[in-house]
Amino acid sequence: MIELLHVRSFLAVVEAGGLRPAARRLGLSPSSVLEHLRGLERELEIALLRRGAGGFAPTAEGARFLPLARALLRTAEEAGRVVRSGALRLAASTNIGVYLIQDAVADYAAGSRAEAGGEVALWIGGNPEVAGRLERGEADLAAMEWWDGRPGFEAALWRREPLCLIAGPRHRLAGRGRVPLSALDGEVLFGGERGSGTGMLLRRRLGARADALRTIDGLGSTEAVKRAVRSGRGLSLVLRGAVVEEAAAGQLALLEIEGVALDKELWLVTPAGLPRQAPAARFRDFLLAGEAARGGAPISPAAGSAGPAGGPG
Amino acid sequence: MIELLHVRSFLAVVEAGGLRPAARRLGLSPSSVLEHLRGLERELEIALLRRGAGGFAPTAEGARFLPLARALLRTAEEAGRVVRSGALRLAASTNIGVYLIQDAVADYAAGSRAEAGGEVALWIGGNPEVAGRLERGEADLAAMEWWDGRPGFEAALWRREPLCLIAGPRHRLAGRGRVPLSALDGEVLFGGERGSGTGMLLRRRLGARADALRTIDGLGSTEAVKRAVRSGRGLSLVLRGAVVEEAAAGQLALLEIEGVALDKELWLVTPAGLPRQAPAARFRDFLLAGEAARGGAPISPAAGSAGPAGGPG
DNA sequence: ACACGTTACGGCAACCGTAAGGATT
DNA sequence: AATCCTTACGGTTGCCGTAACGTGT
Repeated sequence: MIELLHVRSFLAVVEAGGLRPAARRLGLSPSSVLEHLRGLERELEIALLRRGAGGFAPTAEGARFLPLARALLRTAEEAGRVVRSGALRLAASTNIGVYLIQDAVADYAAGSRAEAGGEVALWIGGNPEVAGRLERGEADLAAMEWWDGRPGFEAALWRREPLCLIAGPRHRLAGRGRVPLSALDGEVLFGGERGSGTGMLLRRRLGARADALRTIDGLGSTEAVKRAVRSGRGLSLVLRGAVVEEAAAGQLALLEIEGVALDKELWLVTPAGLPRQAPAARFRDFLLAGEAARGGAPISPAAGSAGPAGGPG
Repeated sequence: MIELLHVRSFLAVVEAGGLRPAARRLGLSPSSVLEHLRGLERELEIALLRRGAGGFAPTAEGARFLPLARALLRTAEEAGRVVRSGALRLAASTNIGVYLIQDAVADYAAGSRAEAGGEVALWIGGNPEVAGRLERGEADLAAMEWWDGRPGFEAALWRREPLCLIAGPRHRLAGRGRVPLSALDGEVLFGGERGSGTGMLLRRRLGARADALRTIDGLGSTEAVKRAVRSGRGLSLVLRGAVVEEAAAGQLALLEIEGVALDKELWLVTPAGLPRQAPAARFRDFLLAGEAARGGAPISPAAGSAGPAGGPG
């Protein structure tokens, strides 16, 4: 097992360019630092530094280890800070963060104003980036559009958010409200954000019939999709919560497909083994309870590391 | 300084639910594991575990530390593997990775086939994600559209890639070739990928005149922008290398703006302190030399952690 | 003379296991 | 009785500084 003490000495030697200046900087003796270097090289079973005239220089292997060493120390140092700071770090997938979760965050902050730990720091990004934040310990709780069930985490079904088929106000299907699946043949369908999984969902629910649609991906954001649809160039499938305002204003027409229930499962993911009183667990339970009270989706705890199968589509 | 040995014991206790099973799993005695826990809590100056009947449970602080602990051990374990594996891990910002760097990678791999370490693993993503990979030691070399000069890394100017104003083949400006800046007033301009920095560059070069343009952001990918421009709905500013094929095929018209030189600086970034013979340094020098031979941009070494100021626009 | 890397040596704390104590189920 | 956490004790190892040696500038 590598020791962070050794790593720190290695880094100091590389950056200071020598044993003695590194020792000065660390407040240690040169012999101790040398011992650390030896220990690290013995542990990794590889030479990290080349002894040259008047100093050290990293070998090719040492150079490759360098950013990893920095990352280790940075994480270790951050640990001390993170453990103490009480704010809940919430990471949300773009659509959720923009359209769905902000009210809940405000409600929670208002409701727990008296208690400690009511602050919530919201970070919004793509679903893969959210997963990365969670895995690196940069977020305590994640609200996501899909979760791949990687070990060490617990996923709970938050809600099933309906997907709406949207059309421009002058589209030929705009006034129909409810249309048969066959009415979509040959229509252009704009895909959602990369990694949002809408395409995968569509294929799973519509089966072979989905092939009759001309899907266009790569538009990036939901806002870009909405703009494209408003201009009449095609249809799209988006979370209902993302278009309620445009629908009310008559800028977008909402359609249902007969006999096909399309909704997207949204997940709340936390590290496994949380105690009940942990801020992340409390906010998660607050969200789940709020959804249950709203008469929403049936709640399955999805304990363990069980989660929905499949990745982004 | 935290010790990874302690972290490993903490994690084992949480996951195994108790001292003895954790000790069994680690091949240690319970007293040793207990000593590790005490050491960790003393180091962090905070209680991580609550002693309950028949086992341990993490406190709120311990729960927050959990994913960080996993990240630490994962990185440490990965270090051993990464240091040994010889493949060069190259991360490239989307446009560079898709349009500009693939030929160079192929040339390098072909040229150094006889030597060891000629393999290059290319990862493509947004500029912020590329920076993250570099910083976490998940890439040895990054080719980027902007670099914020964070410490511990060296940025070298690779080339100045010209930006082209593109229009659809039936756009009113399509045949003009070279237009005055005033001809663009009131035109719709599609922005590039989020974080690509094109918007920032535009504002810096055009100054107040840029405000006369109606810029639309959020289209996501360059491919989406190209499609929008081809349909005649507006103009855009993209790397010339990204549209050479469409220009040759007559699907897009290339325009120049009189008196305004727009080009984007592309950077090669590595961890600071690389030895000359490190794979990352060798491939970087290969790219720089190739650009110099092509009579390209003047090369400034940009030593130290100096880099272009400013972030994404 | 100066700074560097390296080695030798001794004090001290930490690691580790064995064994036993006390509490809970 | 079984299992748990905890403590006490001793062998061994690693950390650390002081001091000295050899080398290159």
